[in-house]
Amino acid sequence: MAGPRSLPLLGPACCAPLVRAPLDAATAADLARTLKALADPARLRLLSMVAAHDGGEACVCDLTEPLGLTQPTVSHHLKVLVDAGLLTRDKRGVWAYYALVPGALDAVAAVLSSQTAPVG
Amino acid sequence: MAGPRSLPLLGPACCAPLVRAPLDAATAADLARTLKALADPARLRLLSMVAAHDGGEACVCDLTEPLGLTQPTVSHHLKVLVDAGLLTRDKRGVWAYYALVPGALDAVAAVLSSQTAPVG
DNA sequence: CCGACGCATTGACAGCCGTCTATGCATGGG
DNA sequence: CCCATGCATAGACGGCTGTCAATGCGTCGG
Repeated sequence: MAGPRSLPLLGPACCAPLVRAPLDAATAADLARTLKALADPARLRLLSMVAAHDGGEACVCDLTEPLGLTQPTVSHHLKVLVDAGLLTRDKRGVWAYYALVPGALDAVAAVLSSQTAPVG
Repeated sequence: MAGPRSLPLLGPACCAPLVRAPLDAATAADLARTLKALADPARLRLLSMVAAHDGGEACVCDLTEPLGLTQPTVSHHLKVLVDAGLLTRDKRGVWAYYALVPGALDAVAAVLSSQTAPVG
C-alpha cells in the first residue's frame, strides 16, 4: 500500500515550471502521480462537485447519485483523490465529508503554467 | 483511431475553472483526455526537454538517449502528446521536429487553477 | 439490543497502457 | 542504384485501472 502521501508540489521544489528546464526522473514521476489522480472524468467531476457543494464539502451520499456510479466506485475515486493530497476526509458520525485541500489544484496549475502564478 | 483533436480547452468553453461549478460529463471527459496525456513521467520529461531544447524544438534522436527509452517508445509518447494538442510535429528531411503548442499547457493550468490566469 | 443506514473493503473481470522487438517506409549520400 | 539513417507502425505481453456485486464495519434510532 502506498499510504497517504503529502503533495510534493507543495514542498520546497514547488515552483520549477515544466517548460523551464528538463525534469529529472523523480520529479516527473511525482508530478505524473498527481496528474494521474486528476486524469479521470469521474474524479474531475467529484472534485468540482465537492468544491461547488454547500460549505465546500460533501459526503459520499451527495455524490453517488449525480455521478451515476455505484457507492463503492465513488468511495474508490475519493480515496484516490485523498491519497493524492487533493481532498481531505473528515468523518463525522455516520457520514464522511470530503473537501478540497486549499491550494493543491493551484500548485499543480503553477507547475504546468509558464506564468509564475501567485497562490493566494 | 482518434485522429488529431483540437484542444477543447482553447475553445470558447475555455475558462470555466474546475472549482466554480460541477463539470458535466462531456467537459470532464475532454479535460480527462488531456490530463491523461500529461499523466506519464516519460511524457512530462519529453515536454520539458522539448521546451528547454535549443530553438524550442527537438527531434526524436535528441530525446531517445537522455530519456533511457527505445526510439519506438519515444515516438509513441510524442504521438500521444501531438494527438492531445500539446505538441506540434514538423518533418524536415529525415528528421521530425517537435515543439510545444503555445498556450496549451497554460490553458490546462487555467482550468485547474482557481485564479483567472491571463494567458499572454 | 437490534435493525437500518452510510461508508469502506474485498474479489473479480474487462479493457487500457507502457514497453519492447521486429519490421516497414521515406529520405539523402556515395 | 544501393545502402545507411531517422522515424513510424505493427504485434506482443505484463501490469495497471475502472467498474461492479458482495460483504464487513461503525454509528445512530427505536
